[in-house]
Amino acid sequence: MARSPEESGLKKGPWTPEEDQKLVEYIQRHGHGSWRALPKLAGLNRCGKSCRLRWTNYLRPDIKRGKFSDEEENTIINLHSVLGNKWSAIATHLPGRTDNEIKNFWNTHLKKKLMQMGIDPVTHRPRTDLNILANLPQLLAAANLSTSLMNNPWDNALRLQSDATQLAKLHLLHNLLQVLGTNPTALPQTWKQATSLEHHLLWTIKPTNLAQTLSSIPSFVPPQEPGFEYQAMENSKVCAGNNNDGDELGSLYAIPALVSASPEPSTVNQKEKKIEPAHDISNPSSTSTTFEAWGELMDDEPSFIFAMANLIINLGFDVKKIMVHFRVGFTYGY
DNA sequence: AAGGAACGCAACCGCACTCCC
DNA sequence: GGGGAGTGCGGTTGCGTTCCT
Repeated sequence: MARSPEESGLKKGPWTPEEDQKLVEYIQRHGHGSWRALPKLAGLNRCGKSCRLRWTNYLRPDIKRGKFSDEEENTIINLHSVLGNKWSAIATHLPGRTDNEIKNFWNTHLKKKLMQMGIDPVTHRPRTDLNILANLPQLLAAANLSTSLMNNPWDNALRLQSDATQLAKLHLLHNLLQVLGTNPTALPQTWKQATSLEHHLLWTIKPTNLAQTLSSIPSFVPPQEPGFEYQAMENSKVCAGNNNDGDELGSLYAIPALVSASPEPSTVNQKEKKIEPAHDISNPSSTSTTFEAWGELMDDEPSFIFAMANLIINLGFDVKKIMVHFRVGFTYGY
């Protein structure tokens, strides 16, 4: 049976500068070769494994140290949603970062951040635990507030604390709607208010940040609850950079448009956003079959991207920027 | 100022995989 | 094909630092 380093009289724990220097000098001269043989040759009282770890996680010359950038952060989140805890695979997309460093960063920062946004860090989908109901009073208060601010959504957006906060609310609301969706007839008024708030939040997020937030959440799922309905639009155009080019690509990916059940903001391409009465929310069975179109899109990432882009165009946002962000999120792993 | 709690990160542990004999 | 050595990887631990009361 193999003896542990301690039993063999080998040193464990933090490395001293002298040990680091010996290891670096040896590898610079001879390469690491066999890690098992290295410590003896380099004059180190460590096991080979410890030397390998110290080199790959700390002493390697190409290691980038310091704070993770926002771009790196988004990349990690996106890759994690696709790859899971495959830290070494994720690390290959982040030059200079080690799997260990990424893993630590995930566990200490990103996990918490996603949870605070109401996103399950494992599934990257909205959390569905019932604890979110604790947020109901705040959400409803915000819903009431929103109805008094509907006249100028862009102005309203600026009044809100931050887009991150909005997104967190949006996710919470998704969760809430999912929970309530198990019995929507029980709280019809609550449902209306919640639906109204969710839609308001969606309308009032600033375009650039919408792109960033959406791209950071590849599994972002548009509302599919009773109270929303999606309809085919007559003039759907999806063309990066030019909303007026009704080209074939755009037609190919034209998608059902989002139609709100709630009162709409009065601006932002109002003519393109059909406002129709809600389904009878007391009757979940009346849910339109057009929901299924979105369901299918969710299984097809490129279609989903275009679907979201179409929605965004109809809101008057800059689809080019948004598509760039989406690509960051969806290119990896496919 | 002091003590405890929380946090962040380097390092370790043990399992799994690949390669070679 | 089987077994051992070497290596890679993800999970966990331990400890120094920072924050909070």
